[in-house]
Amino acid sequence: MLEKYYQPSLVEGEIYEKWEKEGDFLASTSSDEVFSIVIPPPNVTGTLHMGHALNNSLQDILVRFYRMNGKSVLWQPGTDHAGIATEMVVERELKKKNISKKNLSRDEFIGHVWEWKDQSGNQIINQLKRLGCSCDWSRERFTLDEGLSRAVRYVFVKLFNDNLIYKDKRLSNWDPKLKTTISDLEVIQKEVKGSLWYIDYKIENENKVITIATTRPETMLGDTAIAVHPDDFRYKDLIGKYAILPIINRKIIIIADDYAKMDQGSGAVKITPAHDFNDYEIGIRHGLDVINIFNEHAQLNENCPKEYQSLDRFKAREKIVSELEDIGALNKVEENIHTVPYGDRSGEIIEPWLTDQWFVNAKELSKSAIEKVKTKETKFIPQSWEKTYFEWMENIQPWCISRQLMWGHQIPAWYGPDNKIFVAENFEEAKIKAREYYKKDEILVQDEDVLDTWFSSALWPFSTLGWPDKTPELEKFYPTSTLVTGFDIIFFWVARMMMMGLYFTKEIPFNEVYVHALVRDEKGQKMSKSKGNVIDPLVLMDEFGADALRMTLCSMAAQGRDIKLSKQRVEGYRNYITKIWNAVKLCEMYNCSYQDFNIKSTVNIFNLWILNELEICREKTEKAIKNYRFNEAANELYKFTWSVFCDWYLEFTKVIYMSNKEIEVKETRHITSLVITNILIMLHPIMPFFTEHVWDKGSKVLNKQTERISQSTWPKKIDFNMLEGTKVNSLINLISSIRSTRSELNVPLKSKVKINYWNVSAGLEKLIENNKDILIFLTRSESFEKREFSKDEGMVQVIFNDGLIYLSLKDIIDLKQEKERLEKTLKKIDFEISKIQNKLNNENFINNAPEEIILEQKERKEEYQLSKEKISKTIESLK
RNA sequence: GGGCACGUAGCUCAGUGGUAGAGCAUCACGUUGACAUCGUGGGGGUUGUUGGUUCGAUCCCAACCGUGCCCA
Repeated sequence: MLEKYYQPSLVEGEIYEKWEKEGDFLASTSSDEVFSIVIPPPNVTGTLHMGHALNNSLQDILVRFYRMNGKSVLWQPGTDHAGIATEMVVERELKKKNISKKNLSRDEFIGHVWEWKDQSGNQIINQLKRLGCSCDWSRERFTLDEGLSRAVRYVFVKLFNDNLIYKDKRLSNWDPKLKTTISDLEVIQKEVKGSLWYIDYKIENENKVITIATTRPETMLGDTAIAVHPDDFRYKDLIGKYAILPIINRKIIIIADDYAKMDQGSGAVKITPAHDFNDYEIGIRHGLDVINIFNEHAQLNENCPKEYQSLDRFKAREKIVSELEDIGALNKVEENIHTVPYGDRSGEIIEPWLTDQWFVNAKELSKSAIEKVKTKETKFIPQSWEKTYFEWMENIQPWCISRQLMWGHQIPAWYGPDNKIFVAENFEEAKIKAREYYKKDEILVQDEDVLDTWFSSALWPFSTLGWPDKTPELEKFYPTSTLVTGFDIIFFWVARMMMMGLYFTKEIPFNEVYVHALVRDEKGQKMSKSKGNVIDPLVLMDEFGADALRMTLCSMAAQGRDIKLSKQRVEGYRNYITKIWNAVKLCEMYNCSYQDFNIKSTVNIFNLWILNELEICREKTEKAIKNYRFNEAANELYKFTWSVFCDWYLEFTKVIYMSNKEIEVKETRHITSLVITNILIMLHPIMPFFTEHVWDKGSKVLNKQTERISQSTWPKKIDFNMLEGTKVNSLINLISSIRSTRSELNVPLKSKVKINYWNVSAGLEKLIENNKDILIFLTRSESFEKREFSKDEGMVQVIFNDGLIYLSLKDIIDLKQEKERLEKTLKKIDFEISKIQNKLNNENFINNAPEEIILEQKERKEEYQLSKEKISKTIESLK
């Protein structure tokens, strides 16, 4: 027997352990049809947030669905090492113990990181298990595993040898807090309120000034030119002349470049090639000097006047502005809104800084990555995300891959005494190369930097399968079927996996990319810790169970729209679970079970009907999941179980069980068992824990073919003869109409009412006579007889088209009230009729609309006409 | 500034070239042997605005207004 309520917290852990122990999630190779997914590796420092919960719920639904459909399924799990994030976390931990990273050697620090990872790095994995994710954990990988690291080194060397990786001195985004470069994608542009300073630069040998406008006056120490627009008449004469930098009195040239916008500021703009990306380009165009004025802390360096050296960039700004003011070079200051780059990890203002870094020639790699999406070899779902992908790919910049960190894949490049670079997969090979070059052994020093974490993540779909070795797993599961991800990492990850996958395996890494929504709070705001509007999935799971959360996310995962999550929604699906729970309890009470039954022999119309409804639900659900229409799948199942199976079918069966028709009772027990079993199986991908629990506890009533539902097969099409089953819909209509009339007339539920029918079609009459008990039971009436209308009995007409249905309501109903009710209905009907009539009167409609539409409208009109006549007649009789 | 979404019931959202739906909320009635984490029934909509295509537009197209996101 089942308990009163389903209590997820008491059973989920145990169920998951069982699945793992039994090996239910191990990659199977039994079928030639394959379905494989690699998990977007969560950050090893991370904890489960709503985005993960959605992303992984959807993957789990797909994986469980295809597993139940007999495919060879692999869900490849793992985590990435998250260079910057992890290094920050561990640094913070060490600080608590009064250990400073500065005092540690590289090996010592990395030792601490591994220690930390072993202790708390698996938090997110355990949380994914709580969510029910059916990954093959025996294959769990980490981007710093030996195997994956080997892949990284191999890729680096190969790309270097193919001239697709190079070392270059160029501007990159420098994070002065973390003391490392970061890629363009890790920089967030924010609008801030600042000032626009207008500064007068004297023109050389003339008694004139040129006024430039800048948001960063401190960088003037590194100015090497002033740019004006070539068409700007105000400055035409000055082009080619020199201006004098105030304070340091250095000569800089005035150049013409259409980068200068005539209508912005003063139209003249200072050019600092070492500290601005646009200026850097201009510097190259015009052959300007590049003067670096910052050190790694973004303090002014030795290229600046003594009194400025070692001053922080913002302190320097204040000093410069005040000095300009003193010497009268500050023309004016305006308030100004402009964008400032911030590091997404550190939150620090990023400094474009000139350093030696390693770059990937992404432009070259992007070509086939674009091509494969253009030709739909890899499909985006929804398709509209292609645009985002193309937009970025087509404007792709060199990818800066070196990071000045310790945690990560150290760059496999060694330097000789003369700084000659030897790139090799390991030290031994580098030594061999160096020996060939120097003709003797020289001391080699490895590059201190590590690679961007995304560099290793980009290899994830194949490195996790054992590449560069030709493993059976790679053979079987690559290219993967689907990548499930949020749109925010299309650039970070999808694009880079495409590039690397195509270059190294000559194949697309995945056939489809399903891009799901972002989860927001109930007001539609992005969840963030600083806003304090984070809804913690773990808290929701504690309160309502993992399944309720999964069902909620699934039902809201409509394509192309963000999810606004509220607790109430989750509560609603918890109630849904309770509903099924109670349905199973009812089935237990009626001793439902399934043994040796031939479905084709089913005769009872309600049984035929529910089989048909089940079949419709199965088809729709299946199609929805295959098309990534998760919300439709969830809603079909919800509607079928609650509004069809529970609300109607189970109610019908109560009456069948009350009867003495032994054969039909038996049949009903079988069919009920079959349907509830199929419901559970179809719900299993979405609600794995609950369904598994019921599978175990409700064994008696179910048609179990496997010990665990996780191993069961998805329902097949059922072969039966539906024909008679359609009649049930008329009965439902009839019952609803009667209930509605009762309710509208405020007939108390307890008062047993006599129901009369007259002049109904022969088919309906037979149906009524055959199912009188059911009609009486479900309308809470006393009798259901064939009798003519009688005013004396206080008969009231039910709004129903096929024949006349009356309720005898003598002494219960006020006739005046009844007349008003009917008149109100009549008005509605008249309105509908006139609408349809207008349509039918329209010649253009008759001439152009398809025949079946015209016919449909005519039929509708006739139906309304019929109701109208009947109701009018009754109103007449009430006068 | 460029681009992409979105605007449907009080709220959150589905949906379709021909009768606009769900959940929650709300109102009325109800504890009848599965279920009050519930049941039955009701009310609630000029589908953002204005044009266009069409016999017919909530759906397709254009403009506008509003909201959000991405890129510069």
